[in-house]
Amino acid sequence: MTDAPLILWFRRDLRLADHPMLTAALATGRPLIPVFLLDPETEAIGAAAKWRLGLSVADFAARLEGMGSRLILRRGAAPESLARLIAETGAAGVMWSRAYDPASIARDTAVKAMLKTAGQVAESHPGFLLAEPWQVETGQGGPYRVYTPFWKALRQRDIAPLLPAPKQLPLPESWPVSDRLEDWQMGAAMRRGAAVCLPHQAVGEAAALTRLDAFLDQRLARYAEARDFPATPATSRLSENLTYGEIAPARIWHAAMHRQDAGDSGAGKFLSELGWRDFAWHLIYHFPALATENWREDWDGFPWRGDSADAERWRRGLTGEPFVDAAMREMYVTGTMHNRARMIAASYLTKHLMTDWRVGLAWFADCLTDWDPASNAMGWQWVAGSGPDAAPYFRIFNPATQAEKFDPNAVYRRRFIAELSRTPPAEALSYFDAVPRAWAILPDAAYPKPLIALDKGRQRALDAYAARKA
DNA sequence: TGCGCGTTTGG
DNA sequence: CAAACGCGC
Repeated sequence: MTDAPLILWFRRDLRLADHPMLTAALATGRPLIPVFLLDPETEAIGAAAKWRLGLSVADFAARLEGMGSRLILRRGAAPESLARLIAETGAAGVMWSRAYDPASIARDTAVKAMLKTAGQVAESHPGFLLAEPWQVETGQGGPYRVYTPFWKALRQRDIAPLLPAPKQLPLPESWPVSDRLEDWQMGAAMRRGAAVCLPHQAVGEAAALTRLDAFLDQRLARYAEARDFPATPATSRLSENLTYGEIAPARIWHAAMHRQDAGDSGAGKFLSELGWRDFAWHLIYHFPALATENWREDWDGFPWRGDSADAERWRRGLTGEPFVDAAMREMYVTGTMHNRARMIAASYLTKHLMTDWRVGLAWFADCLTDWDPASNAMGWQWVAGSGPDAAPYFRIFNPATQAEKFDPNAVYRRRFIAELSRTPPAEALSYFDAVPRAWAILPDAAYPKPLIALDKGRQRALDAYAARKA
């Protein structure tokens, strides 16, 4: 008689290498049943992220099948789905990699309690972050609220070593039935043409590792000076792969460290940007309200505007402010947005249009294929001025000045705004294929007039802050 | 990762 | 006297 199998519950860890849970599972010697659940918590993510997750699940399933294993798909709440799988397979229990957002923590806590009550294996493992959020502490023993000291503490830690990808997994005597991924319709909520977005995705572990190597070889040396120019391919684009766990941050860490030791000048800056991702998760783990409430209470009295016709123009990339519109259209066409452009687009919405940062956050959640709830909550509150370690209220980006500085030849603006060129590039034209029909946006329409003069919008936001109710 | 103002600097 | 620098909101 063979050992009872283990269920490997994959979530945001869709890779084989550098995978602590998988390594621990293999060490048990038990047969392994890889599972992916489409549970309500996963169903709740934004349209683009859900579509992109479907691509990742398909890639990972094919990878497992190539090894002679499988990825079993089930839909429904996690506790019930896992209990049913255990009953069907006689499994000894479940292992998974930790998640750190409030909804996942609540779900996983309930699953762990259920399994332990039943005397089952219930093991959670690290791997999504460089350090567990509770492992990085200030001298006084609490969580960090400011990045620089957090970073100093993080970089002194030993980051988890690399782990080999298994060549094969021990197979169960029989497989439980699986849903078909196509039946899940993971792209159903995409209101735009996924076909436009697809060529801009690099899906799966192999693509992620290729992307990392290409970045280190071709871009790292110039990263520090080139990363702020959105027309330049200077960034790693690995946020997309990190979101789904197609690559471990520890692998990126060690690879960049190796380059730093070899004297590569951009490595330090890049490592620090990777550190920001951990910091965001550190913050949201210790302060879950960061995703929904103003971190700094002095912003509670600010007369934020809710959703509006102006906000809708912002979403559509029709504000008449070219840097902002290019940014919003880039997100529509590619599923991502350059970091500099995110700051400009977010600043314009929250300051010049005085719109509540949660309105912008919700749209990014729906449109980004690299959607990360922690980085976005931190980033939006930073721009709005309401966040930890935030920009002071008077630091309001001027999109025209920023464009002169970071897009001096208008290459980025022209790349995504067809109205600005006689012969627009393909990306600019594909925006019109990407947007919903209902928007009725045509390439031959005139480029819109600005929603508000930049100096006027800036002054309005400053006055509103000064006059806010205490 | 602002902006406007006054001061300093270097030709 | 233009451009760089420093300061406070």
